Amino acid sequence: MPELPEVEITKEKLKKLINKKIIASWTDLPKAILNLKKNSISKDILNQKIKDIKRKGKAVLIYLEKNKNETLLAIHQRMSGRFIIKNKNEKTKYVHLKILFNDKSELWFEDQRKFGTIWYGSEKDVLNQKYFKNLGKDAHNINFNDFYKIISAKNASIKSVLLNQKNLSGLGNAYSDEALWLSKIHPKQIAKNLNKNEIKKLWKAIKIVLNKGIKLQGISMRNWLHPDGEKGKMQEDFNVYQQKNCKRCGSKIQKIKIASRNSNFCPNCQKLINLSLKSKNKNSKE
DNA sequence: CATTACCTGCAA
DNA sequence: TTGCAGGTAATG
Repeated sequence: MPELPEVEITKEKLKKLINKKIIASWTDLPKAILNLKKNSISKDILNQKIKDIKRKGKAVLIYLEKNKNETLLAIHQRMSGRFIIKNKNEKTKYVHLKILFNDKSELWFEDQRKFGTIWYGSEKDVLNQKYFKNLGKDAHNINFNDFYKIISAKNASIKSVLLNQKNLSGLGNAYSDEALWLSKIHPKQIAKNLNKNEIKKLWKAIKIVLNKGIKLQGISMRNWLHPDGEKGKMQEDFNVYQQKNCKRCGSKIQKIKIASRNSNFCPNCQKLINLSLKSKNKNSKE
């Protein structure tokens, strides 16, 4: 479920694990782990220390080190994954990976639907995996020129362009809907038909929405919580995603399927622009 | 490009 | 009982 802000929060909270040494590990889903090393993972990560935690796209990167030999454990939470730093109050349902540390703390990976992906190997081998290799620029950091080049070249609905991680990485269904609402762009608008001004509004809206998500500590819907069990508040502040009425004009929010995902938009604020009219206007202005 | 499959629980 | 869920890879 998590999108960029949720993964960003997760990464920050997992940083408290840095310098801990792994003394044991357990999994009941060995097939879910793509091991790029010859040794078994449990043997290989034994006695390694957590050196650093990073984020790439929607994946968390856990850098490990032993005797200057560095490896990378990368985990993508997909739809139902969640990290848990062991805590007596946490329910223990659906835990599929446990890592035990020298100070008796534990990191667990929970995943009800088992869509999560785990990669392990050298940094180079992991980052050469298709997901990482194909990942577009980070939605939180991309500059306007790069964003403009990508969007204006795509002959597809803007919503599907935003969801495709190869174009830019980090946006998912909820934040895409929020960004399109903020920039008043219809999700079915063909990306290459947007003018520069509209693309600029969208670019700014993406930054605003992602920053808001991070500030509110992410979306905690269903079972998703921070690794320490805390909740995000972004779900209380949606303007269009899963809303009944538009927070701007009060119109009834419409739901349509795009790229087999539900798109929420305001039919009054986010109008599909007629292309012939649009090109006429564009010409008359220039 | 848009659908479908992956997997499971939960709400309608 | 059906359809839906914040994601991605594989398939027409």
